[in-house]
Amino acid sequence: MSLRIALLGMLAAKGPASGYELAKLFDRSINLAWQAKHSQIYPELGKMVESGAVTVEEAGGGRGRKVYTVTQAGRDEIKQWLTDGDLHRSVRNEIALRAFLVPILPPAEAAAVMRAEAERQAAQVAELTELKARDKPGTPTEPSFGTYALDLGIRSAELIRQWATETADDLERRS
Amino acid sequence: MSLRIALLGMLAAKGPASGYELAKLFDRSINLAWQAKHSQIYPELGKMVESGAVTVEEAGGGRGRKVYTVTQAGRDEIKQWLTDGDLHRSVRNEIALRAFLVPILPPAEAAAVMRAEAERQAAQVAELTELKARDKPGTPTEPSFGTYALDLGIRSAELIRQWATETADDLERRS
DNA sequence: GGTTGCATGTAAGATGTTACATGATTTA
DNA sequence: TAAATCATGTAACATCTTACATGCAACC
Repeated sequence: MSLRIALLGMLAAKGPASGYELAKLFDRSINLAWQAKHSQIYPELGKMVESGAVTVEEAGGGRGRKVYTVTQAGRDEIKQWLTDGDLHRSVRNEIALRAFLVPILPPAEAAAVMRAEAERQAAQVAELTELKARDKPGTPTEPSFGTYALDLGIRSAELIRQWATETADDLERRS
Repeated sequence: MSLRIALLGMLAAKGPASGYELAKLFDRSINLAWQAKHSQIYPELGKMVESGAVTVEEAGGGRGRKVYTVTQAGRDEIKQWLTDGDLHRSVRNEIALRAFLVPILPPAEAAAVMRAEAERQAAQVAELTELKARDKPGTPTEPSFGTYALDLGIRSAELIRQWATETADDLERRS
């Protein structure tokens, strides 16, 4: 379901696009929220055409590209999903899993794991902050697709960095 | 891989347990990090026995329960995974996806979606905070399995609540 | 005797990943 | 002309969810 919504959403926000372009969008902007490979995207677009959420048009370029456009039915689906209070909320987070299991290690080793995590998060914060600066160079107009999500991404990375540092401190105090 | 590690980790931290007990542990403590149904757990435990990461013992109770114990090989696997810098880091987060797509809606509607999200997160913060208070009633001893993860969970929920509120404010200013 | 909780499993289907396969167009 | 990029697809496999299926023990 979510993949379908993600694709529909990108088409609604960015306008008509090919499967190839959508695959690249996943790699770039939306990757903080969702991911998909082209091998999953192409069949999904097929299903969406069948159900009437998008339309296709053949176009030139490459080996014969196909451009997809959202229909009104597709837009309704997005809106429905956005307003539905009851998401899955199933979480599968390897960092949190590590957080869970790390006290199994002797404190000194556990602390080292947390320090390494803090560094990776610091790098992530730097990367996303740069991306944000590059993306909107002083345009106080309307929020572009992805701006709010990017903010959330930066804050989350910063929070994890902070947490990992404090956890490492705590573990070292105990060792 | 992660399911295997999660199971191994729970067995290492909590001691020998049955598949049924592990399934309940997923529902309770570890659910912020990972989830699994019994239908996935039982076969996985079978594979782990085959590969020598755990051992089984038949025991009484219910219809014939089986108790699993981590071996040294299993412990080594956990340690390996914890120290490995290169996790998948693939994220699939429906809240972040919403964050991405919400600017598609007219500002007033988008703001309402964000307010609702903020409320859900506030409830989550309350719930987890209570859980934390209940879990360690003034014991300044060693950090129990899950304490660090619980902290991370509380902070994350609080961050999302804050972000959703600010995003709603911003959207309302624009509408 | 019925419900709830303990306890284990299988099967079908959806979702996601990795690998294989093909071919046109642009650029060095 | 070789490599990179654009472009689409299939197949095999791993992972996860939902539904089906069974049976014992305790309590009411």
